[in-house]
Amino acid sequence: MKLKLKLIVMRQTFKKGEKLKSKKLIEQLFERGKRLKSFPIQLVYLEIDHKSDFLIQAGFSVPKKRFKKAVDRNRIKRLMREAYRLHKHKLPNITDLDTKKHIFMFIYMGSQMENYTTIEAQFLIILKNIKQKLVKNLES
RNA sequence: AAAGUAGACUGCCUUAUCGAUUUGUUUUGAAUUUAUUCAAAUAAAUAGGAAAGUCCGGACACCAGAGAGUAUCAUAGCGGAUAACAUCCGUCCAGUGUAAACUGAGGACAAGUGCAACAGAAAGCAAGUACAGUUUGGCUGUAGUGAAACCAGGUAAACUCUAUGAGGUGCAAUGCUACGUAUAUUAGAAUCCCGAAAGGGUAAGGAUAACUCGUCCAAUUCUAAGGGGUAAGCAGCUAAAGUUAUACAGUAAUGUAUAACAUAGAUAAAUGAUAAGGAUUCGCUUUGGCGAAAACAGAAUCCGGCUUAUAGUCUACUUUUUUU
RNA sequence: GGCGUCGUGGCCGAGUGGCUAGGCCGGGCUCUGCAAAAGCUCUUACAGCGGUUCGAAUCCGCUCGACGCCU
Repeated sequence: MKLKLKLIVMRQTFKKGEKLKSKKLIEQLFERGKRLKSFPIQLVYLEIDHKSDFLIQAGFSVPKKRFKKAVDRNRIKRLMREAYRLHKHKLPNITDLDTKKHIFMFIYMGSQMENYTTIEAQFLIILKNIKQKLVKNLES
């Protein structure tokens, strides 16, 4: 079971089950979740037990106040999802986390469209930071 | 060539790698509830002309308390098209423009009511200035104010009248499954008045968006407070007034017949990312190239329109100027 | 996705088709030795574009913006 899960994580996929969908979980995330910033992206994360087979469920959000047009919101969400998909293997895996489950929500804070390379760069910083924090928590 | 008017069409393409959703296939793997779920492999499909605004019109679904009249709202030359329309086509009239063309809620003020700032004698129940003509009174004409003036005046995107149409709510409709002690529970209001009673009187309570009638309800209805669970799955959900071509009917919108085509179904939201090449446009240029850019914009039950945003190409026509 | 309400100076807020009230804020003046208070005065508006009308904040369309409801 553990081996299989690891294999899935190592592949660069992002399927339905890995997506954060439950309204209840999202509500809890925003109530109790901790925040981590690297402009223009903010990560809200929370350690919680959920029903999915994946260790981490992730969602992506763009505020309607900053981007009025649906086209722009869709594009940013797609870019963020792509960055997550390609680089999530840098996140802590099963051996590090000891099967503690987390939920993530990435929020785009900027008010301007950015291209893929800048978004990817900020994503890498965030992923590095979150990994350090999670590992630290586990040790302490 | 410049300026303009009308109409039609297109809305970047190819390859590679890594993905997403849906559907199908597999002596594939795992789990068990033993025919389902999850995973893997593989094949196919995957955003628009406006998907937008939600402004009109329908389809479809539910409400059998949804019936009748009034009120309300919408439309408004005439004729046609259509499932239907405030849309479209033809045509008359009026207005704008040199013209091609465009715009028009374009019935009725000889039913009634209202309104008209300023100016003006006077904008409705009366009053009457100046000059001229003529036949004294009077009558007729002109002047001045104003958008409109002794006139059967003007105004209906003023009330209104006439004709026609409209029951209400919208896929978060609605049905099924799962969970749940669940028309739960508590509080308030209504179910009339007179009389001891028999009975008599009034036409009352609540619901039906407003009013009247009608209908329905009788321990029921309404209002407020308030506990728990899920915020889940399936159906509705995409083949339909469908698109294209040809022929015929018609001035046309459109209709009929035949043939071909299979063409999105997500649910914190699939339709994407990267690289290379090509085509297009723009700028620079030593005419070899180099650099930059993809306009407006993202399906959410589905159709027919309208409106708004917007890159480019082509065709026809009008006016002006120049050349032959 | 669907349904509905609203838009008047910097802020609040009246307004029958006929010059857009009033208050607060701000500037200036008077008063005062200087201020406050009081008084006088000035500046800045009908969300935008069309239509009806002699004339629209008002009537009718379209567009833009803000807000609310549904399960």
